[in-house]
Amino acid sequence: MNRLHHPAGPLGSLVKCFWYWEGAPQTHTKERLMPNGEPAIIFNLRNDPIRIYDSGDTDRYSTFGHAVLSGAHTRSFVIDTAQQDRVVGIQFHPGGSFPFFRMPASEFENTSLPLAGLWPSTANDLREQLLAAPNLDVIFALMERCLLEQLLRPPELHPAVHYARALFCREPHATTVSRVMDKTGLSQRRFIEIFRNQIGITPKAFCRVRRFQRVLETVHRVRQIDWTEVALNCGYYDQPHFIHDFQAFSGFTPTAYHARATEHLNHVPIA
DNA sequence: TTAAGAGACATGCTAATCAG
DNA sequence: CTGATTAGCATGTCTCTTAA
Repeated sequence: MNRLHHPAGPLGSLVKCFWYWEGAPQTHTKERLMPNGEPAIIFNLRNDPIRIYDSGDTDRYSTFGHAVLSGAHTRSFVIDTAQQDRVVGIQFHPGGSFPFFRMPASEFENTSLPLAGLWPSTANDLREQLLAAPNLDVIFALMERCLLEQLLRPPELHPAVHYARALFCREPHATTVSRVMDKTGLSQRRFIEIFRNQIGITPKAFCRVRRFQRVLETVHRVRQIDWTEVALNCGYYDQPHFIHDFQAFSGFTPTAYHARATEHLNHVPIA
């Protein structure tokens, strides 16, 4: 069973969705997650702690308790799916986790941290309540209320960051950092600092991740793919550059990714 | 024969650093 | 917080190898 919930009100601009997953254990035991520059919070409602594997060496892993904050990523990472058959999560918009934590979002770049360390008095309580919840509506309501209570800052991004994010998401291939920067009226120095502070990764890195995501969307559910055409349409200079970027982000060559891809374009089963 | 994938290298840009 | 500086990274261009 799989369900999404989209929040209204002030959370709407920060949270992309709340999601719930429950199902039989997967036949594969690991999944490689593609980077998309969006932070997330995940609760495992089973007893096993959450495991995240070293991106390069998938025999090494760290455990994170039952709830984890995953920061904005520019690299893929590997999770354990064997024990994750009942999981709820909060998928943020880029920069959406910023108002809920004391630290700048850049502290979470390419990392995951146990939520208990960040919300000491809240994380475990919330999980207990989620476990006791009678149905999904209550689960989503609990998470929504908890988030509202955890707001440490105004629930919006700096106007320059908001503007830049929108442009980078809409046309990652057709814009440059400096062009966007000029429009904001901030100095180069200041713009990069604020952007990284709130979104969690540098503007250029964000732009490249969004371009990569556009490729995944383009080839999603397409059988016969002309990779050169995809590369050019998505704004890559040529096929070699496209392949290089694709591997750096995903850990797969384009064809290897496509061979393994499922309906969840950011989750690729391995092993 | 064709397309995927890898790599070398020059040039310009970005991001981090440092001084004030 | 800002401006100047600069190392390192991304891009543009070309060439080469491998697999189908």
